[in-house]
Amino acid sequence: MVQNEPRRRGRPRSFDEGQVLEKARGVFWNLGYAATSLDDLAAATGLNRPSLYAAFGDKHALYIRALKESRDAGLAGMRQVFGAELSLRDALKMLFAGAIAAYMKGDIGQRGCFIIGTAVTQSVEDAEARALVAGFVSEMDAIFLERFERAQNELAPGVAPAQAAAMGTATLHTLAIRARTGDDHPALKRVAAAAVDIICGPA
Amino acid sequence: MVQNEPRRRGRPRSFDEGQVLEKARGVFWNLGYAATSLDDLAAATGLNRPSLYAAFGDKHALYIRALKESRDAGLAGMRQVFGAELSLRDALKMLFAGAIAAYMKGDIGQRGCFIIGTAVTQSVEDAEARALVAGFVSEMDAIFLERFERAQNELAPGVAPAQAAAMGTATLHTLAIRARTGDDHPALKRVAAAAVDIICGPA
DNA sequence: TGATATTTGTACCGTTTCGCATATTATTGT
DNA sequence: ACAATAATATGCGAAACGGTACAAATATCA
Repeated sequence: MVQNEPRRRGRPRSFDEGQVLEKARGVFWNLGYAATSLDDLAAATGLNRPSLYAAFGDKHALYIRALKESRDAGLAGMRQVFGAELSLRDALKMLFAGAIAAYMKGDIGQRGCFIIGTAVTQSVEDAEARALVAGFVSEMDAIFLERFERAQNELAPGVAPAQAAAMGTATLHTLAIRARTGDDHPALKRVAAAAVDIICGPA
Repeated sequence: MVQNEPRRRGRPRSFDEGQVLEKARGVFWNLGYAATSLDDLAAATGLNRPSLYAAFGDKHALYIRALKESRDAGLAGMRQVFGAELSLRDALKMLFAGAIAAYMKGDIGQRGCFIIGTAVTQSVEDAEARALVAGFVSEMDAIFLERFERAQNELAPGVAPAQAAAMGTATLHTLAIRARTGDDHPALKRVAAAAVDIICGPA
């Protein structure tokens, strides 16, 4: 049910905010924050700079908003996979396969995870980006931990849930890096399979 | 023994190339490639732009050269630790402790790994940076693999060398990310300890 | 001492950057 | 129809950008 807002007063917008945000994110995703100019964003979205400003504030606010959307989508995807009735092994396989699929997409070429691939670089000087990445990572840890605690009997012998959670997050990190730097699909699948086998024990 | 080059013809340089490279790398490390300006580099090194240009070529060449130096140093460090006569568990502990120490250093604040923290972002548009990171990662894989094959009996039961190598590299990646985004020393040590226990079995 | 070679410092070029001021267009309310 | 409101389009301006030309400085070679 879409909220049918009583039409606003002046000239109506000629764009959809969500679509613009997605296109802007695509540019940031390819180039990183610093290398992206407002002209790049205007060209990609079809908006001119004043419209971008009016809708989102400045370049930095737009970037942070795109990051937040990616964070929410990523964490929601994790929670969905771990909420399904699957064996731990199958859940991990599905989670990593989904991550790989997302990391391999891209108009220009494969580009990994938007957050890991661009916001980590920003994190030394940009406190807002740093806090966002840190929160993203610790949420990932928490989601893995909760799932592993729920299925301790499916963990490889001698593997504690907290240890497995650290490796789960580490696997997503290395996949994000490897996808952005050119690893092909089979190579990424091998990494994911190694993680699954180490966490759950040999198949 | 320093090669005592027969004095070159013209006016002698007023700087040491290695020191300049190190200071330039420090700027790139904090800001990333795109956000670093030639003025930043000139200010940090004490050289003016024409001297930088004459000595290293353009900004990109200087960045790539700094990356290569970090890559060589990092891989050499790994080979050194794995060349020492240590148990696998102790070698891994030492390796991760050394990585954490390097990742926590920084004039401004902790900033992770120079290569992972800055060149991954560049990797979509910059083929040279991408190839360098990819080579760095696959060398890490190979070094881990060689060490694990050499000590299969020290691996946790059911863990294959190739799987352990993927997790070793993944651990360095997640440590690099977490250090750059603010994790404190104890948190990083917990991640490293989890990796060691999973690879070698519980202590 | 004078010619040659190399580095350094200043100053500049053309472009791109972000951000905004202003005018125009499109819609609603009366 | 006309005022009020909001979004769009044009284009400006000051600063920063990467990169270089050129002259001054400092060394060696003959």
